[in-house]
Amino acid sequence: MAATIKDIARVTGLGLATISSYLNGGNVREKNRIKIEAAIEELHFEVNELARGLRTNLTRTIGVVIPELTMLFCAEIITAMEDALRSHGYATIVCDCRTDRDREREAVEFLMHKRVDGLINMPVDRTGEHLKRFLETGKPLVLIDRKIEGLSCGSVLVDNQDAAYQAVRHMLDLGHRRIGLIVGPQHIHAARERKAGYEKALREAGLPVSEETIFYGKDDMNSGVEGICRLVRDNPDLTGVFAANHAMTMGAVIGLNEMGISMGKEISLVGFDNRQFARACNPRLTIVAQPTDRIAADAAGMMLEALSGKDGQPRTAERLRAEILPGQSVRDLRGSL
Amino acid sequence: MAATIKDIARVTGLGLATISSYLNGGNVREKNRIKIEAAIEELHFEVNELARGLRTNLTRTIGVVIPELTMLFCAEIITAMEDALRSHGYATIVCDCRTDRDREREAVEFLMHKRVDGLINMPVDRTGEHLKRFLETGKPLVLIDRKIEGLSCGSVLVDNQDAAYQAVRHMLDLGHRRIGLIVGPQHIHAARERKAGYEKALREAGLPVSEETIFYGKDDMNSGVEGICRLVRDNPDLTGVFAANHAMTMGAVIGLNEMGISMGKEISLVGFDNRQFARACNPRLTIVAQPTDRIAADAAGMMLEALSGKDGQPRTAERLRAEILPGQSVRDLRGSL
DNA sequence: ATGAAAGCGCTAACAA
DNA sequence: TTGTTAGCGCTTTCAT
Repeated sequence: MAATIKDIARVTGLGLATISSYLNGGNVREKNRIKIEAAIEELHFEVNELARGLRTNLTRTIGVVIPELTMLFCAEIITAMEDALRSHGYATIVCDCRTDRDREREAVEFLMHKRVDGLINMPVDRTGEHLKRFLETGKPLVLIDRKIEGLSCGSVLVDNQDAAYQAVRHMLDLGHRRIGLIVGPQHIHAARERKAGYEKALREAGLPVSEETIFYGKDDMNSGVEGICRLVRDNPDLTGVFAANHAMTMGAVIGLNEMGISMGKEISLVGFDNRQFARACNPRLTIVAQPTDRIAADAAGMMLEALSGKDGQPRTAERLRAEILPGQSVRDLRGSL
Repeated sequence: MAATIKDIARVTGLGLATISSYLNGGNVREKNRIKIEAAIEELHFEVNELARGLRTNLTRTIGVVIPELTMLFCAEIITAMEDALRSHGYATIVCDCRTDRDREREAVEFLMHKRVDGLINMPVDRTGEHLKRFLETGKPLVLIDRKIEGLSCGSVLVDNQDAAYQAVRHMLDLGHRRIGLIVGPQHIHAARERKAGYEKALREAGLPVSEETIFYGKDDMNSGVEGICRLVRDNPDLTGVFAANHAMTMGAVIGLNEMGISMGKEISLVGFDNRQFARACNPRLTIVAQPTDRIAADAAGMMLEALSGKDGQPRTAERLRAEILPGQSVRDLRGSL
């Protein structure tokens, strides 16, 4: 059905190698170039990437494994990344592993089976066990958002400690002295860093860090609800809370609503990620937002570079800064001193 | 590097065809089956789908083109769909076209170039022009959420008229008589249907339908903000509004917040989609929610069936029902008669 | 710069 | 049931 280079060769009277050479940017005599281009036009020829891939052992396909596509943070990154990769001819196969280690391992295996040329992963399994076999192939790997110690590959991270520091610092600057933290499981690198940022800000302000004002959640919405309820109940003197990821931020907002506590008046809140959600809150939520577009652009760039140059595995470790977006969810306590 | 069926043939002393037959579920003598399985185990053999695809002209890959991955509605569908397809060995290449017709056309062409075995599309271009060339390949096409007249393919839709009807009916039942509508552009089928449902509910209640209480937006958040502001300003007697898609729902909530109008007291609101957002609103937002899991399961099922059976193009047109999830954003006006 | 020919790993006729 | 053989469409030596 579809035309092949054989057809082009037949029509132009040239050899297969010449056509192939033309297709791959080789040197072809002007005369022949024109003939070939005419034939391609006429026959609607398109290279069969499958056949090419069989020879070159390349699929022009990148695998992406993420925890939850329904997390806006992931969706934003995927969108921008897919766009960048596609504009370079690469297809993106996205696998959502539902924050499940077994599913994540399966996804990586599936993608290896599909012979992707490279892998981008926002890892759930902190051991990196699921990536060992992939790394043996020597194909490029880029980690997003979470780093894994001892894995030699590229990575694009956000400075989580600084993000949390900014959030807490914002409340401190507005006069808050008793500030709670809702944070994810401490075996997750990012969650540990965010806690460290919280502690750093408090210590810098000469305030004590107490485990009573810290709630360790599961990075999901229900943890946020539970967290805010517990923190408020157990700490009557609490004036502000920092929720250190988006799902738990939503949970915290819901929890305040359901307890009938007025956000920004009785309890101040700084959330994490998702500008739209922040704007839809009443009053508008103050958040620290991660630079998803930069993350995506850097990860895609790192991958494309590794793919084009033969420098093999990327080693760069980018570290990007989050920014704080003030709303009205933090009360100014400085007047009430 | 990787083992091939030749290696298996060599190790087992069998012919290529026998191995291939085994691999494709053919009949192989018990003895040989065991030998083959041992060899596969020993050599860590995995079929090269690329090579297989070159022969069979099949890639075991499905292309999906959607308007915005960052719309939770899309993300939820993709997640469930990818899961279903992957469990049947199919990879999913998702292309986000940013609600842009040109990008959508490019995406379809890209996927054809990648020789996907089937295409699932939530179309932006209402003419279906971008799908013409794909349909000529005879490969299965399934449309999601929006139908295109005169295109013979499978489709999974939500009963949009009924969804809107339920929403408006809910407010009518609670005593509202002057109800506004924020709806998408009328060249979009779904938006037309939702408007029809709104009108049907009003007429059934013996109420007039006036263009003054209808705002035609662009299906984005800003339209929602603008819509609610305009409706409230132009209709002093308005007591309730139905926002007929999620982005505009968020916009409407934001608009009310920014105007300082209390939702559920001064103005009642029924929104569209996104259970999490609804729960995070203050007070909790009443919404009609689309059955994303069913949509995904049905679309994937339709695709897999078309792919397995040789019945070619699917023709079924599924129509699913949305459900109303009551919150506290609709005031009960029946007492104040 | 170009052509002939081999072969990537697999499937599918056809024979045996 | 199994083996032999011929490609799928392309790239890539190796000659020319």
